[in-house]
This record gives sequence, structure tokens and C-alpha cells, in this order.
Amino acid sequence: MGRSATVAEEPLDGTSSRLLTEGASLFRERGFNATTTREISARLGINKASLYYHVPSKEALLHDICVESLRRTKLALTDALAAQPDKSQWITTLIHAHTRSMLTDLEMHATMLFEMRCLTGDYYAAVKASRDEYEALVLKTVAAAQEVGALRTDLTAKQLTMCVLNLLNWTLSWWSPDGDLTPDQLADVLANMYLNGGLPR
Amino acid sequence: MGRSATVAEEPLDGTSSRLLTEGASLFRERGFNATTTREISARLGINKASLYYHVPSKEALLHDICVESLRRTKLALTDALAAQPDKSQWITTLIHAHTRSMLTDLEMHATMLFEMRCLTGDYYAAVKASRDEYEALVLKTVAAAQEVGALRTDLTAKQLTMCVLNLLNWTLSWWSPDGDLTPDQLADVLANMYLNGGLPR
DNA sequence: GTCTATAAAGAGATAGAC
DNA sequence: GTCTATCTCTTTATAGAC
Repeated sequence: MGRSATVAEEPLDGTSSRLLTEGASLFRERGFNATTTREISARLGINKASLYYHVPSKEALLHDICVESLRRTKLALTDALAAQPDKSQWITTLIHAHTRSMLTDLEMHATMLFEMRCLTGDYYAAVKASRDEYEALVLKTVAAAQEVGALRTDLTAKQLTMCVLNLLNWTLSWWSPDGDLTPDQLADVLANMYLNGGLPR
Repeated sequence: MGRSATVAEEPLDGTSSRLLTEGASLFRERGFNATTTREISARLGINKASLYYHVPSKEALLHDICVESLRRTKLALTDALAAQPDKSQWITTLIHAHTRSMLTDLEMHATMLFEMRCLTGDYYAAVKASRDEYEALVLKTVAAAQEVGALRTDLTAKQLTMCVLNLLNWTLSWWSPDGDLTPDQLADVLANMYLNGGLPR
């Protein structure tokens, strides 16, 4: 398996940057609507009013987290595919890249998946469009694997994409770094089951 | 495939009963914390204060919805398994029963899956325990299928359970009755992929 | 079983000093 | 870039009449 560089970015030490990671942590833990601006500012060790120097509203913060989550997810996938010229390996590459990225920046990605629906208007539209782009990228990858004979063709690319996203995304609802599966071990199981299925050989 | 009776219950016409379904509808649409008691009472066509004759708090309502969701889900699975003596068919039976139940009472089950974490204290503990019971039932079913040689044994029952729940549960985040897959068509695709995998024959 | 009226608390956000 | 102080709005829930 190509160990493409995990997209773990700059340390995020400035207050504005910490706002993204601490906000994501709270939004994941308590939910966007249940998280108060008081809690966020307490985490950062600043006054509640000081938040509004860095971000115009709580909703804008959620938007920024979702945008960053999707930027990293897309980058992780495109980098991994670019490093893997053998398209017959693309599904395995996809499953590992997606899983590793999701579990590396767990709070940010879980916030995107589970809280993006709290966004409204243009904030929602922008995130939805970015997420649709990512899912189109997955669909393209699946179709490419079908074309080189690495995936069955009696199901549509859309159905195969639906199955792989189902299999991958629910993981964020229960996975914990304290559990018994590392991201790569988990990705191995998921890729194995997705490709080979559960029937005995 | 055994068409076990879908667990669609009494019409729920009393105000107390409508509270469960209308509450679930709103909690799914807007999220528990973003839904106000005003919106709930408006849906029922009664005064905001009248809610508290039927239920002691908004949180108690969420609890009741989750409990009912899990009661129906368990019943759907145990009924379906009881009607299928051939254990080699139990995984297909499980996937169909789970999918059909989830998509029949979509709003109630989606509320349980995505909003139960908003519960606190004893309310949370009770729902968590019930959900753990259901997942233990799925694990037992998977293990039984392994024992009769209907599922591979180079992965653990726990891993196989994790995969099937991943595959099934995320569906509630995107499925709509207006889409192009009926519950049974979707279950066919999911069962096919779970058992056979994505590799070409 | 539903209503009017209201209490009591907590929310997001802003003004303006430093 | 952070603070104190505060505004304004909305929230869940209750009291008590009918």
C-alpha cells in the first residue's frame, strides 16, 4: 500500500487557527447547536467577546471547519491516487486514504459529516458543493477501477460508490484512538470486506 | 427472501402518539437542539404549554422516540430471524429486516441514530443500553452465520458486525423515498455487496 | 386536555475602552 | 488582540384558569 503523506497540516498555534481545531473538538463532542460561544472562548482561554475579532459568527466558524475538512479530504485522495499509477489498486488506495485522513483529523471531519446540516443559506451551499465535488471524485475513482476490470460491472458505479461511502463514513460515529484498531488496521479490514465480501472462499 | 411483516405500528392518531412521530420528524429535519417546543406544538396544532401535559420535557420526548425506535428495530430483526430457519440465510435476512425497518420509520430511526447523543444522564444510559442490546443481537446473528459456514471466519464476528453496521447505518443520512431505490432494492444491493464484495467474478 | 400569561435563564452578538 | 459591560432575543418550562 502506498503510504501517501497524511494531510496533517501546520501545528495551528495562532488563536485563529486554534479556533478551528478547538471549535471542531467542541462541535463534535456536544454538537454545534449545544455548543456555546462561552465554551469555545473558555477552551481558548480568551474572553467570549474576543471570538468575534477572529470570526464573524458561530455559524461562520462551522463553515470554516467544514471547508477545511473537505479541502484536506480531497487533497488526501488526489495525492494518494497520483502516487499510485496502477489503477487496479485504486479502490484500496481510496479506502486507505479516506480512512487515514478521516481518523487523523477526526474532530474536524466528524463535525463536517454530522454538523454541516446546521449551516444555512450560502454557508450551507458552499459546503454542500464542496462535498458533492469530493463524492464525484470518489465516483470517478470507482468508475476508473471498473474500466480496468478491478471492480464488478453488474452494479453501477453509483451503487458501488454509495456502498463504499456507507462503509467508510459511519466509522466516524464510533471510532476512537483508544479502541483496538489503528486507522491502517481498520482500513485493511474495510478494504478486504469491500473487495472480497463476507462469504467464505 | 422472506417478507417478514414490516413493523409499522398503530396509526398513532392520539395527540400523545402523534407527538412521537411529529417530534421525530422535526428532530430529524432540524436536529434536536435546534428544534423548539414552539415548532413541535405548531405541528400538532396545539399551544406550546399543552405539550407539557403529554411529556415532561423536550429531552424526555427524545428519549421516548429513541426507545420506540429501538423497540421496533429489535422486533423487526427477531421476527425476521424467527421466520427463517435456514441460518445460512441469516445475513441476508438481517440486512433486509434492518433496512426495511429503518426506512419504514425513517424519521424515528434517524433521530435515534443521530440525536441520541443529545440525551444526558439516565435518559442517555437507558437508550445506550438498548442500542447495545441490539448490536449484541446483530453480533450473535453474525456469529451464527459463521458457525454454519455462511460467513468467512478469518475475520472476527466483531469485525464483520462493524462492517455490516457501517454499511447499513449511514444510509439514514442520505436515503429518501423520492430517490431511485426502494428499501428492498437497496437492501438487495447492500446484501449483495456485503456477501460477494466488489471484485469481478 | 388545552388555554393565557409569565417567569427565569441562557443564548449570540456588539460597543467601546485599553 | 483582548477586555468589561450590556443589549436584545429566544429558550424551556410553570402557574393557574377554563
